[in-house]
Order: sequence, then C-alpha cells, then structure tokens
Amino acid sequence: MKTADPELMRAINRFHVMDAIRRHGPVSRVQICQLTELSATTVSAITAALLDDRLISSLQVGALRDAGRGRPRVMLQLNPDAAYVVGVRLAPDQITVAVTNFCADILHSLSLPIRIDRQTAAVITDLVEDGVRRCIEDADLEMSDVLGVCVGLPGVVERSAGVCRQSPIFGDHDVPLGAELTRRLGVPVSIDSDANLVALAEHWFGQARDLNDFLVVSVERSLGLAILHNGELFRGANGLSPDLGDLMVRAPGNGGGRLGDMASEISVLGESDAALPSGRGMALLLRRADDGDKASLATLAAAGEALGCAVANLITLFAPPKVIITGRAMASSEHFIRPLRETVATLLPPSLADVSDLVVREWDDSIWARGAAAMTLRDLYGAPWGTTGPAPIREAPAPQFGEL
Amino acid sequence: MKTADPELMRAINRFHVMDAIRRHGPVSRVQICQLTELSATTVSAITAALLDDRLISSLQVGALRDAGRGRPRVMLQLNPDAAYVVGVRLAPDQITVAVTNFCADILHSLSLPIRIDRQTAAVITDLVEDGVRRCIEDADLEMSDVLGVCVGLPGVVERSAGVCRQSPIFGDHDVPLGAELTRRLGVPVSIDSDANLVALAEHWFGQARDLNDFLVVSVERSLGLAILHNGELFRGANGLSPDLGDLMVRAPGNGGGRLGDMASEISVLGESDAALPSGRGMALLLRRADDGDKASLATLAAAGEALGCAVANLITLFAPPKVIITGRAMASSEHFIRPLRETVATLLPPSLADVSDLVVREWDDSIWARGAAAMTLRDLYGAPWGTTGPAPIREAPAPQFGEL
DNA sequence: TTGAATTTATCCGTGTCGCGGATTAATTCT
DNA sequence: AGAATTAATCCGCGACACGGATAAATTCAA
Repeated sequence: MKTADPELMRAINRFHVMDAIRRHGPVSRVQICQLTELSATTVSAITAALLDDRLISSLQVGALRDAGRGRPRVMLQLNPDAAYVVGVRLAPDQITVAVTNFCADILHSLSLPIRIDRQTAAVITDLVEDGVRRCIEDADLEMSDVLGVCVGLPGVVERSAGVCRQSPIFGDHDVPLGAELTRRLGVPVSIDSDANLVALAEHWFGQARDLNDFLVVSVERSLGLAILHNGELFRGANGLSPDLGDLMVRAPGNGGGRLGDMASEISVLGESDAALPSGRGMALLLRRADDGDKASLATLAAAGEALGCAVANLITLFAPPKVIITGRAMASSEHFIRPLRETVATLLPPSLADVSDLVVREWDDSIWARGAAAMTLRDLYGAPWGTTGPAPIREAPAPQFGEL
Repeated sequence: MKTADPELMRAINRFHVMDAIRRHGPVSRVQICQLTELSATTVSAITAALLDDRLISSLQVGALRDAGRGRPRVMLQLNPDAAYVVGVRLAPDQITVAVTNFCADILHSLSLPIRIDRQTAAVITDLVEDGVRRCIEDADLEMSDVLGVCVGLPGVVERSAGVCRQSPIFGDHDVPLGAELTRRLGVPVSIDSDANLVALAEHWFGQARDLNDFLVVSVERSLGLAILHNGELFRGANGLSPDLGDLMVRAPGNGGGRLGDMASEISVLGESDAALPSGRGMALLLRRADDGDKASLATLAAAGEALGCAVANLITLFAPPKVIITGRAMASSEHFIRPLRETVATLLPPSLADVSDLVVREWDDSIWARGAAAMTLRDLYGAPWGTTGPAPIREAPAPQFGEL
C-alpha cells in the first residue's frame, strides 16, 4: 500500500470532488462541501485546479434560478469534452463499438453482426482494430483524441494482465488481447469481462446507483457474473473475473454439473433445438413455452433451477441487497425466472431469506458501452485506491476503544 | 469513505510503522524506513510518538551486535505490556478463554469442557462472563487492564453489529452477544466467526504470513469458512461472515443438499454412529476407516467429495493461492482429504487447475486465541482502513539489511 | 590512546495541505 | 439605493512529510 504524503491527500480529496460532481449532476461548490465533508476552502482550491485542467466546466447561469436570495451558486459539471474513450463488446455473434465522451454519453456506435465464435484470435483482433478506427472516424475524432479503449467479453479475464484466460469467443486460452490491441491502436486498451462492465454501468448510471453491494448475472449464450462488493468490483486473487459458468451446481430436480452446461442459452438450446443464427432458436423456444409446450417449459425450468442454486450460494457468500439478472431473451421469460426465484427462496438459509432483492433487467446495447467508458474513465478520475460509487453507507460503527 | 486531512495521513503512516514493527520483529528505525518507504525524519517522529504512548519499546543494546561500524541501531519492538486482550472461543462442547498481551502471546488460558449446545443464550453469556473474569484474575490482571474481548463462535456472525445471526451454539437467532457482554464486562466485546479468527491468526502468525489471499475451511461439528481477500477478511454486504454449511452442493457420486448436512462431523457421525461425547464417535469412525471398513470409508469419502465440490466453487470465485483445511479430527484423515482433493481437481475448470495449493493444518487451541487477540489489537494499531497482513508483495525478495 | 571513518538518529528550514474566520462578490428584498 | 443574504475566495495557523545539515555513537587504524 502507498505511504501517505500530501500528494496522496490531495489525490484522495480530488477524487472525492470529482466523484461528487459525476454523481450529483451539475452541482455547486457549497453542495460539494456538504457531499464530501470537505471545507469550502479546500473545495474551492480543488475545483479551481480541475477547471484549470479542463476536467470540469462551470455551467453558465441562466439555468437554475432557484429561489435564493444571496449570490447565486455557479454549477459545476464534468466537461464532456475532457476526454473520449471507446468501448468494445465482443459477443459470439457480433462486435459492437461505441465512442463516448467524458460523461460516458455515447457519441457514436457501430455494430458488426459477425459470428466470431471460433475465429482465430488474430482475425478477431483485426476486426476489433478496424471497428475501433472506423467508429472513431465516424464520430469525427482522431485517434489522438482517444484516451483509452476498453474491451468487454465473456469468459475469464485477467484485467490487470490484459489477458483473456478463457472465453467462448476464443478457441485459445490466455489470449493477450490487451497488449496486442494497445500495440496496434497506439492507445491504452484494457479488457474486462462483459458482466463487470454491466455492473459498473449499473453502479454509475443504472438502478444500482445507491448500492454498494450487488450481483449481476448475465444470461446469454454463456453465463456471466459480476460482483460489486463494498463499492468495488470484486476480482479474484489475481485480478481474475470469476466465471459463473464454471461453478458446479445441483438443481433440486435433476442431477448436477457445470452451471454453464445447464443454464446458459447455448445449453438450453442444445437440449431442445438446433441453434439457429442470432437468437432465432431462443425465440422459438420461448414461444413454444408460452404456448404451453411441456418439454420447452421443463427445459427452461431446469435451467432456472440450476441458476437459482448458484445464485442462492452467491447470496449466502456475499449477502448482496440486490441481484440483477440480465441478458437478452431468456432472462426475461417468466418460465425461466419463476423457477429461479423459487429455487433461491427454497435453498436460501432462513437467516438470509430476505436480504436480497432479485430483479430482472433487460439491457440495451448502450449500457455496457457506458460501462466500458466508466471503466476507462475511472483511471482518469484519479481514484487513489478505487472506491467508486455512491455515498458511504455508515452503520453504527464497531465498538471503539478509548485512547490509551 | 473518509476525507483526507493531515490527521488521516499521520494515522496511515503510523499504522505502517506499527505494522512493520509487528511483522519484522525487533527492527531498527532505518529498517523501518526501507520497509515503509517513509523518510527517516517521519519514522523518527512516529516512533517517538509510539514510544511516548508506550505502544513500542526500544530493545536495550547488548543483543544484536551485528558487525557494523557506525553508531549501532537501536531495535524497536511492540511493547508486550501495552495492552491486554481476552479471546474467547465458543465450541459446542467447550468454552475456552485466553488472555494475551500486546504481542498476542498467551499469558493464561482456561478451558471449560461444558456442552453448551442447546443452552439458552443467557446461560452461555453467564458462563462466558465468569470465564473471562476468572481468566483475568488467574493471569494476575485487573478488568481495567483489559482493553477488549473478542469472542469467536461458529455460525453466521455480524461483527459490526455484534450480533450472532445464527449458530449451532444458540437455539435462538439474532443473539446480541456483543452488546450484552460489553455491558456486563465493562470493556468492549466484539464477536466474530471462529473461522475468521483462525484466518487472521494464520495471516499474522501462521503459515499464510506472506499471502494476501487464502481460504480457511474448518471442519468440526459444523463447517466454517473464512476468506482472506486482498489482505483483508472478506465479509458479506452487511459485515456478515459467510457460512459454509449453508452452501448447497452436489457431490459427484451421490445426491446433493446443504453442505452442512453432508460434510460436517455432526452429519457424518449421524450417518454412521450415534454421537458420543467430545469426539469419541469421530475417533471410532476414523479407526474403523483405517481398518478398512467399507461403510466408514464411504461415509468419509462422501463428505470429502461434498466439501470438495464447495471448495472447487470457492476457488472458482476467489482464485486463492492457498486453501487451508483445518479442524480437529476428521480434517486430518486421509480418507476424508483424498476424496476432497480429487473432487477439487476434477471439478476445477482447466484455467484454474493450478492456482490453488490445498493444505491441511491441524490447529491447536492457541491459534484461534491469538486470532482473537489480533482481531482486537488491529483496532489499536489504528489501521485507518483495515489493511493488515504481510509485507507488500514484492517481486524481488525482501531487502536485506546487512548492507546499506 | 586518539583521531578518522562510518553508520544511525535527530534537528532545522521549506513546501503543501486542510481548515476556521474574515473578506469580497453577487444577488434579492425593502 | 441600501440592507440582508448567500456564495466563493483570501489570509493566517497548525500539522505533516521531506531533504539536507547536524549531532551521536560506535569501529578501525595508527
């Protein structure tokens, strides 16, 4: 851990101010004082520096004429043009690229519907490089305007090393995607699991803005998991993102096995129908279930129960107030979600029965792009040791000891 | 999170110095400079303050006459008498109490072999109070000498609230043990899961001193789990300690269910033999297995496989370099451990095959007592945000002090 | 035995930071 | 137009970390 000096002090407080501005929209200096519990003097100094660095800008008056008597407050906000970042998402059947500004607003996005399932890593890297260059061009920007790129993909990703340990996208293991793309594009490229990006986006912009702990479970071709714990993305010991598909579960009704072979879209479809391109098979299955087809219903229920078992275990471990189930098609089907809910309710120990709220959320393509942006911007905000997210939630503290 | 001011700065650096002294035995100021990367001036100032507070003491010369030319370094160490703390462990069949000094050395300990399984919380509290008072007296101390008490017990414990949510010890749920004992004893009493105490002890004193990530799985009457992640004890969202027994697993061979009903000593014995007092039943079972009794072997193997399944999932999530299996009797039987190892090896995804080293460690009664002491002393060290444990991970081996 | 060399620990001056109180700035109300 | 009010900045203070100079305590060599 870093040793404390005035510089660190400043970095910490500067981060607090940035974070307050990001979270609470256009905000005045006095409000920042209250939010951060810093003195007016300090806030003034820090905001001056931030304005000087053009990371924030002051909103010209004329807007908020809030009934106040004295000198009007000048509102500060993130400067949208302080930096641009690119988010890339690799899914089995498409590559999506988006450029965002410093507020993580999407300026331009681009979707390449290509089946990259079993392409070689080299081909995929080519496609990503071209997509990024094209998207930047279409957004009327230069490569030099871009501060960083973040690539999200399913599987086990070691962010700190920039290596994809294992993914349904790549045939190979240990693909050094980050370094290779950094070399080709000439800007820093980080990679992360797609679930992590969604979790960060939910935390910064979505329905988990006021939560420091929640899970995101993504159900698509493969299963993704992200854990936000204590306001930070949880990573394994080596910075590994955990992979939900590799958990072993036992569903109440049937046998057990690798979760990814029981509850992902790919496994569900394999059982009932040949996989048709781009979600047609799933749509078919869901329609059949809606029509009351026993086999389809059973298939979905089995998947839901298997995933429910894993979710129950995760709740037992992390006790998150909220679990967000997300994904494209299957995740929003009641035939899948109801068994999932019931399984969770059955398996959870009584002491944890009510801690978690399980919600379903369909995502649009923009959410992960904003997550990718946020992931890159986090560094620019200068977070000294990571903490991001909402205001601290303080319980009654543990018993303190008097001074000796 | 706290806002940064000079006071916090000092607290951080002060903690670093304390931590360096604790970890690297008697140590000179120059060495502390290297360890903490603080300037000599700062170290001097902080150590002076610590000496003034009598938290550390300078070792008189005469010892280390290390062949050096100049002014000899004066060694600093924790002052053993800076504070005394009491550790209590509640197990189903005994209460153990120990008093330690500031170095977590045990001064006196006391064991009450009482079956407290289904006693009322009030009775247990009485027993603990008496035991603590008695032990302090036997150690020739006064209550006022004692800085704090930490109680470790199996089950789900919410340390920050001082509440035992659920435990095999108590019939009731949500026992506010911490507050009640604090009131009765007049000193701060914290509570935690016994597994957490063992984990902290391993981290401070045991075989995980150089690790920032590891798991402790305790196999006794019930199952305990502690997770040390990023140098800190992992707790669920509300400060809940996770409970291993509540995980649902599926063992490869047989069916599945709640892990606590499949792999704990109590469950194993229930299947094969009536529980005899204080481990006799387990000894019998193990002897039978050694003699080749098929049923006993199968019972142990089933338990090992069930636990192995859970451990595999935990490794998938946390990717810890080390997993420590601990406990009294069963945990050290090869008939239990071998199936466990094999199950883990089978279930672990290939990408994680070699990340974790699974070791077995029998614990003596002292280890958890030192853990309880450490848990209480941590606060006194003034850790501003928790970080405890070994030296920062360094590529090059720790610098030697001979030269310079 | 005594002075040079050497290593350790402290002292002093400087710069940065956050903070509280006074001061200036920009409004609205009367 | 002046008083009241609220926002932001300025000024002086104390705490801290740091680098370089200084004092302290020892060994080595003559």
